[in-house]
Order: sequence, then C-alpha cells, then structure tokens
Amino acid sequence: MFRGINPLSLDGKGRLSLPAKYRQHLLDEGNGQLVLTIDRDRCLLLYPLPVWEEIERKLIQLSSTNSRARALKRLLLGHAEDCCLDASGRILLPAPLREFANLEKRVVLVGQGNKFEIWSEQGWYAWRESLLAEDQDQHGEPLPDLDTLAF
Amino acid sequence: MFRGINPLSLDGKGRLSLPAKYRQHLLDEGNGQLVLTIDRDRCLLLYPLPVWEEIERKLIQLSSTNSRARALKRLLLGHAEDCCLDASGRILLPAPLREFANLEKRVVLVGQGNKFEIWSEQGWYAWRESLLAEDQDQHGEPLPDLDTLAF
DNA sequence: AGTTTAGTGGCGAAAAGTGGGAAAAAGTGG
DNA sequence: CCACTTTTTCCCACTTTTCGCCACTAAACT
Repeated sequence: MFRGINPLSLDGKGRLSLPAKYRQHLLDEGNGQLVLTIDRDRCLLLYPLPVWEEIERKLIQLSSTNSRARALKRLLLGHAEDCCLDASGRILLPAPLREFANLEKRVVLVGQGNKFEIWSEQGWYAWRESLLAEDQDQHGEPLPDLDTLAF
Repeated sequence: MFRGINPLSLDGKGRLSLPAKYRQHLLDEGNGQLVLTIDRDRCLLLYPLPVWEEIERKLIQLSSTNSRARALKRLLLGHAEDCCLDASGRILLPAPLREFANLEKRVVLVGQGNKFEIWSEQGWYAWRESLLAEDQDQHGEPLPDLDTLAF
C-alpha cells in the first residue's frame, strides 16, 4: 500500500526519483513498469502497470453511448503514458503531462493506496488548505469520523 | 487503552520518545510498527499498525461514492506515514507532518483509547481553553453529561 | 547513597536524492 | 537515403539526509 507525502524535486530534464522505500514493491509488481495519466484535479496519477491494466479494461467496457463516459475514457486513456523505473529509481515525466499539472521544480508525491498522485507543491498545499478551511466553516457536509467512518 | 496527557520534547531531528509505559503494548500490537497521519484540528494521529489497517480498509471502500469521502481519503491516506519504534523507544516525525501540526520543541501526547494525538503544547492548551470558554458562553452546543453521556 | 531506568542529545556511517555529461536513438530537412 | 540536430537514455559523481548507535543527565526506586 502506498501512503504518505513525499516532497521531491524534478531535475532539469523532468525526472522524478521515486522514494527508495517504494522501489522494491514497484519492481515486484510489474517489473518497475508504470503508467502515468492525468486527474481532474490537475495532478498526475501514477499506477503500477498491473493496476492500470485493470482500470483500462473497465474503461474500455464503458458504454460509448453515454457522453460523460466517452469523455472520461478519452481523458484518461488519451493521456496515459508508459514509463519505467531507471537504474537509479527515477521516472521521466513527459513534458505535456508536466505542463498539465503545472509541475516545475518542487513537487509532492502523495501515496493513495494502489496508486500515487503527483502534485505541484503549490497546488497540493492550496488544495489541502482549502479543504480544511471549508471543513471548519461547515459550508459543505462535514467529513466522516475517522474511527467509525460515520458522518 | 491509551490514556492521559504526556508533555514531551522533540529533539533537533524531530524525534519523539514515547513514554515507556506504552512501549511494551506497542511492541506486542504490531511489532512496534505505527502509522502517523494528520487530523483536521491540526494535530497528528498515531495508530498502532493493525488499528490503522482497519481504518485504511474502510477508507478505501468508502471512496468514489461521495466527493467529501474522496477528499478525506486523499487527506488521510496521503499523509499517513509508517514509522517504527527505534532502539530507544522513539519515533521520527517526518518534517511535513511536523509542519502541519506546528510542532516545535514542546509537544503533548494525548492518549485517545486506540490511538494517540500529538499536539504542539501551545496548540493543545489553546484548543482546550477555547473549548471550555465556548462551552461556558453557551455559544455552541453544550457538552454532554459525563456519567450518562446524555446531552 | 547507589543503582537503575527514562528521556534527551549528537556523532558518524550508510543510503537516498539530485545533477550533469556522454553515448545512443529518434526526429527532421535537404 | 543520408546528414544534421535534437531528444532520450544510461551512467557516474556529488551532496544531503537518514538512521543506528552510544553518551549524558535527571529522576525514581531500592
């Protein structure tokens, strides 16, 4: 399971070195082959290949009559890029994806169970603070309680 | 069961030595493996690994239905960090989490049954006093009666 | 008062993250 | 189809961070 927040830097070539603690697991699950795509919230998603293939299968089965489903499929499949861990544990983020997520030097890798999210540092903290602020004001529904998961 | 408040110090590297009375219990329950995450009230939560895994399982099932739940998942899973008791009974609090909870030198560890909360000393006393003051003013809902837990 | 145990601090070896150069490959235009 | 330019990939080197270990102080217990 991928967890936790990892502040990292992209180098000049757009490479991102994945934290060492995850590398072995990524090598076991799919030989270090990964798939990168975009998320609605302007971050990138990073899946181990086997996990992505499962999602891809479901995406393809989605009915083409529904226009929302077609749109989702086009977005996710259309932006999906294979990438591979290199010898020093890094992956290359293609320029178009970096631009989409506004990734420059400072980046945050966020573990999300079966996948990672990649945010620009600025984007991540902005998202977090706005969520916490909104929660405090009780504008939206409250968040569920953690232990019981009751709302 | 974890109870009580423990004033403690972080050292220069952000390490926190857990009170000796809890150590054996933490070693029994999950080999001293712990998970640290954040709480909305700007403190940290410290779970024994088995307890956290139960919560994590529920979190993952919860997602996709409700957008608030998705946000909660991103927040909690995204900030969850494994940590481990070291040889002298300490855990390392990662810098991003320390910053989130404004932890500097003086810290309070608060027992909460199946988990601990970690507050900055200042944050803890401020929270407590403001809660009591607000309760007295009858601004918010009153606190329930302790013995009956009726409102 | 001596002995033990808890909490704290800090050094140093090892590992992780980052940057850059050169070889290889791919793309582009004549 | 070949030559040139740009991009990609591989590899090595440097710097910083991390983590295990030991040492010190203070409090508690005998």
